[in-house]
Amino acid sequence: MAQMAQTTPTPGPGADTGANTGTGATTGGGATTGTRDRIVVAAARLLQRQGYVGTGIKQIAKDAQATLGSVYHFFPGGKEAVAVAAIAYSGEEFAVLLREALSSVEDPGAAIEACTAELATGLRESGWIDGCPVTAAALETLGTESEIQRACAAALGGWERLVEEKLLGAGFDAADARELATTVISALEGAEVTAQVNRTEEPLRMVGRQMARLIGTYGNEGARDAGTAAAGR
Amino acid sequence: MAQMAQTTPTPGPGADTGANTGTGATTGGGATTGTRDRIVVAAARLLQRQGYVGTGIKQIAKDAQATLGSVYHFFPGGKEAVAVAAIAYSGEEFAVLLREALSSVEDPGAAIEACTAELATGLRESGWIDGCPVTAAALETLGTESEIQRACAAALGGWERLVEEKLLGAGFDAADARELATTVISALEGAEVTAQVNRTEEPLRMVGRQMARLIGTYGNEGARDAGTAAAGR
DNA sequence: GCAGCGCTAGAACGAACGCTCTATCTAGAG
DNA sequence: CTCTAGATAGAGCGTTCGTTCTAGCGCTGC
Repeated sequence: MAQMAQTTPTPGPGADTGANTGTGATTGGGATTGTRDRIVVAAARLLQRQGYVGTGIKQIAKDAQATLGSVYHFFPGGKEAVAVAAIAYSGEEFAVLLREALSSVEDPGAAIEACTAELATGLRESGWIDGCPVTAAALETLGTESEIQRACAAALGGWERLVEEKLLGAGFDAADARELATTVISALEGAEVTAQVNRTEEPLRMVGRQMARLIGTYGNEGARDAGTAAAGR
Repeated sequence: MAQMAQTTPTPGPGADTGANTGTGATTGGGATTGTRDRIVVAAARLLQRQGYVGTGIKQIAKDAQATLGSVYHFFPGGKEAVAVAAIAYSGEEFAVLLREALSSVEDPGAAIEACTAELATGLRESGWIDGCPVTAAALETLGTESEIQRACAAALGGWERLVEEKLLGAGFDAADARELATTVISALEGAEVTAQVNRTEEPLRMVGRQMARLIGTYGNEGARDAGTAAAGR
């Protein structure tokens, strides 16, 4: 999320069938990515902004500079199949961001706080519309037996695992790491929504500070330095 | 819990909806009827489950046992006006639940934890579909200039204020109370989504525990006034 | 040249959407 | 009794939805 450019290095971690001949691209000038990739990226972006129901197949095709025929050629499963691929893509995209933020700072709490700062900046720069790529799609399809929820759960679980591993690496107890990871990811999700609705970075920054403080309270085993700046007052 | 709507999971032929003529508390003599209330309640329930775009006006009318003409009679503003009223209703509905949970326990952290437990139970009993009533609608309409986001922001802000006041009453510093309130509400929102997607109560229970712990870290320096005894939990 | 194939292209379908419209019913005032 | 405004009822408008369908394009192998 937060990344505007569709020139991102196309993570495409799974099920990336090379396949793209790239011969077409009648109008697409310059370095053309494969049609399939363009569809996935466009769908991810639209899903993030308008949700699953609010995004039409034709709009996806148009934004991807593809035609309806191409969409159904690459995704015989229709709209749902496109959405699943898009969510998986978005999930990995944010995982990259999260991984970088977590590895750039040694202290887990400070790393989380840095992550919220980055999210806040990206959110503001997007005009408060590019939120969590999976939340909206997940909420809309809960009542159905859609495959989409599974994709959302996988993305969420992957993010939690990244945080959990970071905590484990810092010497946290296994149970604590798991509970904290779930808490951190949930809080980040909620803070993103709150920030979007109120059009302000504050919720994300507040939650970042509080999560750092929370993580800091566990500094019993590992030789952790004093809690970050949150010990104010 | 203020259960104003039936918990019939399936839109059965029902008709058991209480004949609520004049349910409106503020009957200053207006020509209000039960139909309007039924529309609002049905819309709130559908919005909660399917989001704004995924819910049709005709479905609202059908579930409310009203007709399209009645819906447009009471809400000349159309679908958006119905949604705004429904979100305000849902917001107050959860505010009641939150107020009760907060006032039933003296310690703020324990009260929040009790609230998450109640949310978890309700979510499980609904089959993981009755989540936060404003999140889905909010996310779908962020890109537009809809009035809906304002209603969602108002609901969220009201909930935060309830938590904030509870903390202030427990002797918290004003800045701490505000930041904690935002964090708690955001975390609750995110935890609800995570719980729904994974179909388990664990995220809510974990977040409840961690929020209680986080709130508890603010009590050690003193600053608690006489009214509250030592930290309960 | 010419089949074969991956991919592009868009017309067309039935269903559902939000909304407008007219018509009917009900209840109270004169 | 009539009159009238509020409320109910649903047919139907134009649009858009997801999907299917049939051509046609550019390229490869022969």
